[in-house]
Amino acid sequence: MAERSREADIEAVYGHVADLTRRVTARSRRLSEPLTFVQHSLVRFIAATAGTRATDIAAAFQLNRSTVSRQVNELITLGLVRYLPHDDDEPGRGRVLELTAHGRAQLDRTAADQQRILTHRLSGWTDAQVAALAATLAHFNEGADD
Amino acid sequence: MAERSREADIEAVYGHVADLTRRVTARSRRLSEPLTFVQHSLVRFIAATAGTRATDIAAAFQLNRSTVSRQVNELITLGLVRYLPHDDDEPGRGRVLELTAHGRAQLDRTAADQQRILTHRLSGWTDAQVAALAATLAHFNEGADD
DNA sequence: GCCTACTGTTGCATAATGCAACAGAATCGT
DNA sequence: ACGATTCTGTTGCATTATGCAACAGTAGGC
Repeated sequence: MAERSREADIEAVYGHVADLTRRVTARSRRLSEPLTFVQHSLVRFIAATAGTRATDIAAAFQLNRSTVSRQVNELITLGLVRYLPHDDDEPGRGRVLELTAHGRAQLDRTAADQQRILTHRLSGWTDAQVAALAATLAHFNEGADD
Repeated sequence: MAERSREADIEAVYGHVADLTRRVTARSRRLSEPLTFVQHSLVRFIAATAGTRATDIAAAFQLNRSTVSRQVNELITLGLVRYLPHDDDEPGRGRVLELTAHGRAQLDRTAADQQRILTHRLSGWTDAQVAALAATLAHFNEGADD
């Protein structure tokens, strides 16, 4: 009995995750100001992870290096990120990326927009429910390297 | 204090949702057998919603009618769905879609694959945790028409 | 110093999507 | 009953995001 309930829950989880993915993807197509979903993701990752190289992003996002190469160069063209000058003392290959001041400003603006939208979406939720949502999603995302 | 914790939780929710969306999207590019993510979504919706027309799918998925038109026609070409014969007694415009037996079989197969993958992913979770995940995602998806 | 491996780039390609215009048909108003 | 309106689905043209394969440059290992 409990086992069948678990199966039903897992099936429901899949459906909800698919619906959520589709909705977020659809919304990201409509709302691409000031950063698109992809741009925001990269900029956020670079901001949060010191010493990021393009190949690190590719690994983290499960994207091809060519995809990230193009996306990073677009961010550079937009003035949002830059390659750090190569530090000869630094071991390893690859060039380290960092946000520019402009990139930081755009990230803050997009993040503020997203925060406002989500705050409104969750306005009927209690603090405990929001905390539970955050914790459950964090747990679900843990170690999720397919 | 509690208010600031709520803000931090909301910010975390956004990050987790973005990570989840990206990972599901990346995985859907890798795993497109027997149905792609898009195909699976449409077939699942048609199976679950009697009387579905292409325009209903467009509304539910927040896609352009042209996109759904092409996708539906591809499913028809693959023998997964078909238009019902037009019922003259039926009011309203548009043509109703239904799954073929082949479509039902492919849906069942993809659903079984997804169920197995997700069951494995959640193997370390208790029944209560899985139920909470399903309930929390359902709650989050409710009324989420951006 | 040469070979290997890593990183990033580029040409060519696919998938998914949207806009605008169009065509056909159902619905509505007179 | 007929014309106008509206809805639905299609199609041409386009963009965005992505991957594969091959390549070039360079760091690291032996």
